[in-house]
Amino acid sequence: MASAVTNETTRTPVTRDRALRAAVALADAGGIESLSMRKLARELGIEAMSLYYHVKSKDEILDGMVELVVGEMVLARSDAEWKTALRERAESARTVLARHPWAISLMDARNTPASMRFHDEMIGCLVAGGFSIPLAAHALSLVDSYVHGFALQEASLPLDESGDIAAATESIMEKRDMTAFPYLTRMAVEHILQPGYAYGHEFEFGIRLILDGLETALTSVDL
Amino acid sequence: MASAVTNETTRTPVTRDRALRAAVALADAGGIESLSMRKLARELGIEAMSLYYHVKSKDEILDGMVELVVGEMVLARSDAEWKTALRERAESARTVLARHPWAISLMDARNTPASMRFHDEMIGCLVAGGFSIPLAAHALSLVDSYVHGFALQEASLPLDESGDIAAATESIMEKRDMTAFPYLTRMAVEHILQPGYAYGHEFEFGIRLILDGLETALTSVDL
DNA sequence: GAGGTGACCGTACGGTGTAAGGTCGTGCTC
DNA sequence: GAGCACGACCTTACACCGTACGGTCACCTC
Repeated sequence: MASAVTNETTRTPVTRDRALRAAVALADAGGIESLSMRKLARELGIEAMSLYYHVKSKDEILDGMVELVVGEMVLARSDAEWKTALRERAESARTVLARHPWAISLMDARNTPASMRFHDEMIGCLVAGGFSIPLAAHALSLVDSYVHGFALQEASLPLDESGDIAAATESIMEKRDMTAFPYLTRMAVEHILQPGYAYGHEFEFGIRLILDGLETALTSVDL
Repeated sequence: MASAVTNETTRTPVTRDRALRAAVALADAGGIESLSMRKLARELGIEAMSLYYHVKSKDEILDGMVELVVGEMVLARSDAEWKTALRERAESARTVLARHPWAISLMDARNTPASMRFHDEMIGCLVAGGFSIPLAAHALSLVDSYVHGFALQEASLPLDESGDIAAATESIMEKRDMTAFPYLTRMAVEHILQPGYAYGHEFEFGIRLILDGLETALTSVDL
């Protein structure tokens, strides 16, 4: 479905939902700082001020965008084992946040209904799995911190347009004097620049370590 | 000296460093979005455009601010045990980022000399402790993701001015219909609203779990 | 027709980063 | 002392931002 303008007669009417989706698309394409009311309006074929008919403020748009993004994440299935559920949830969150990097800082700063549901469901699953409330709080804080932090790092990787980390890493290393950083150099050469390397692999390692650690904490002592 | 006109108060001359420190102070006080060239200039007693004598662009200011913030963090002591060094580094980073919450997203997106030093030193310490390069990469990614993610969550806690999490939590719960989120409610009542609760405690749990997990990974198998 | 309403638009204000060029005291050279 | 370079700062201007306030106009119901 092409967007933009069209003929004088027809224009699919703007709705709040359509505006929010367009906003997400704009932010995906150009980063959150490139999302302005005027650009969003242009995308929808209307004028800037007309957006305020559908929405109270830009802030409300940001809230709605977070809501959409959180909605893309799978909820923890409370019928599954806690470890499976937690892993699925974490991986889903990471994938979604990689798609919408601008949402990472936003979603922590705003708790919308969807994100509260997202948390509530997870706690339920943990409690069903034998977690005490304090241990569930620890687990939630730990996993979410890791996932969001990882997404943040992943989002700001030195990628060129092709998504190739190797080329971008090399170009950075050429620009700076690397002799001052021997270990970073080693890590780049021996690890990152190796064929088949992908930063995503680090996530697998981290989330497994965390889940195993939580299992130990669960089975050993009751906190 | 310089009698005549203007103010009797002689203005200490602006330097790049003084400008950067003022910028950090402004961001600390009002968040990064409240930092503008004009406000910064006013703070320094000059006009906006005069800043461009000391600095090439606002972006360069942001870089310099990150540099200052990273400079506040303690480096990993390479003479210490890796676990101690890693813990100290993580705790220091968390403390500093709590002081400068606006820096969290910035520092991931910009790698300045100071942040590269910060990483290089840590890798050196890990390697000295017996880590392979790939395992060191895993460890670094894991710990930094956790620390930054935690800082992000901590920064957007619902605190009122007094820093009291209980009052703020209660006010949120009053505003929404909490019957839809039974587990969140339980967690609030049984955990967060308990006397003596502080979100910082969650960090202790997480970082220990991670460090213990890394130790296991180090001693068990060579990755 | 009258009136209401839903969807949209025009104008304006105070804010933003910064390009381009101007000013003015100080210190150096001759 | 005259001339001048230069460091530090300023003025103006532009394009963009969010949004307060009010206007327009097709359509529906009575």
